[in-house]
Amino acid sequence: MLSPYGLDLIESCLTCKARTERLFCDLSGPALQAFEAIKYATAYPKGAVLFVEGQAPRGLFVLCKGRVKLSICATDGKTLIVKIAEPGEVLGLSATVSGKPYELTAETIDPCQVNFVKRDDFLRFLKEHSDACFKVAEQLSEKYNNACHEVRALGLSHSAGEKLAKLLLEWSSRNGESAKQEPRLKLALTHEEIAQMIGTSRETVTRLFADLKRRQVIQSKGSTLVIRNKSALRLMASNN
Amino acid sequence: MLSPYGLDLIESCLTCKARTERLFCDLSGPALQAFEAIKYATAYPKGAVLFVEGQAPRGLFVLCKGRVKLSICATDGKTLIVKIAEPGEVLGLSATVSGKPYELTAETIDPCQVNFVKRDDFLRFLKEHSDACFKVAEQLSEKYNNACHEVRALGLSHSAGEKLAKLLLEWSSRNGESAKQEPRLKLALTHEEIAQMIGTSRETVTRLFADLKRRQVIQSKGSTLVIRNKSALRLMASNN
DNA sequence: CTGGTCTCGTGACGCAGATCACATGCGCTT
DNA sequence: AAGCGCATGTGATCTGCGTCACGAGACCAG
Repeated sequence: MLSPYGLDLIESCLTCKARTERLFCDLSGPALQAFEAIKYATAYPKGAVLFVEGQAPRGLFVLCKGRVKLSICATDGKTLIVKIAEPGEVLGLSATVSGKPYELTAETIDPCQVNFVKRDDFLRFLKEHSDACFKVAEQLSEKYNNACHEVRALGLSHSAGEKLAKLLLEWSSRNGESAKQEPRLKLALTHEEIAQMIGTSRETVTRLFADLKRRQVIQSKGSTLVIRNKSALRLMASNN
Repeated sequence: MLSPYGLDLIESCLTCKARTERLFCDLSGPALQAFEAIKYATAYPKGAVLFVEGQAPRGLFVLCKGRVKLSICATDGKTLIVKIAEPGEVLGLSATVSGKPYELTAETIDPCQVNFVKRDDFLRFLKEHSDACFKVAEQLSEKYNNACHEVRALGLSHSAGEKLAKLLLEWSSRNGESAKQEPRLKLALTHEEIAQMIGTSRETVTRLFADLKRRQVIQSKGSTLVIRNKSALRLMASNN
């Protein structure tokens, strides 16, 4: 088949190998069939906008491949990146359920494969499949949980350094291996974007990184970042 | 009947007059019956703690009367008030659904009547009543929405003045009448608490209020606050 | 009336970090 | 090679506001 944007498309949810490990996608047989019937498999290039903050909800987007940047922005153009969504996540779910405008803006940062479901179709689907409805509730709880963490990080931090340390720890716990002593992670974001994630300025991020390198807490080769001293980071994150 | 803490208790959900106007409580007949059977009507004095951030979820709390302060707190004791919950709200819902620890701490600030439902009972209830399950999803969307607003207010504001203006506008739009020119609102919170709501210090709040009064934007008599110049507030809130 | 606790009001000081303004380096294309 | 665009370093300056310190008014108990 065709591979737009260099993607190796997952053709059907029914045969998707990753399905069972993805919270939302792991539906019961009948629900899965019904979902398959109402979803539209789509592909986007890097930099595409799935939806914009404030738009009326057209429906939801299940991310199958690639990463999506979720952000909110102020009238003056200042942007806060809330999260980088990974495959398996459902985007625009809350707006689709409540009917209120999308709270965030979603923009692809890789070529992405996405399953789109129209709002009407999805609501009907929920009425008919109560097990899916429960999955939605779980998924929303998850999102709410994330938002609470975001609030805590933003609202209760004393310094930019603290927020950066928290971010690095979160990244390392997500894709850093638990056993390995020195987690290394691919840094696919620019200083500017990191700044937008922790609500500070680009220069501050640059200075903080320089400081961390000088103090041997981290080390970077190209776009790979190695955390040499995790406990130092933890100290920075917990305290002031 | 007895009236602990001076409360005029609502005896049963089946006869509750306020039920239909409360999003979550407005259940279908069978669901309502089932809910009635698993809930425990309880009452708390002012200052009681319903649950604490980090606790494993025992269940959820439907607030029938009184107000509850929802907050998160840092290890150093600094706290951020996320919201003052009003009657009709469901507290601890997300934790109860997901099984993860409570994200917030809930403390009554009035004498309160509360319906408590044990987690196991509630999950069973959800499996059997898919309409209630959908209501839960709606409720969670609502909460997520609120959290997003909180994130925006905290993360995208340039100054403490901006955040205070946003807070006052939100309050006036909530219980200020739409038609009346000069919304007045009961200020039941101390400067300290307001500071904790916008993530700043008490002194700053005091100074900001002094400033607003000097500039005739607001006016206060006792605990009543009158907004004289809403557009000035909006300017402060939108800009920098 | 007196002493304790709580909230509010205000001055003084210091610092984290936003902002501005460049310099540098790295990878493109043409 | 040369030139352009983007990400990164780094210094200088300026300011919002956190923190400390203290005084005053309100309320309650004894």
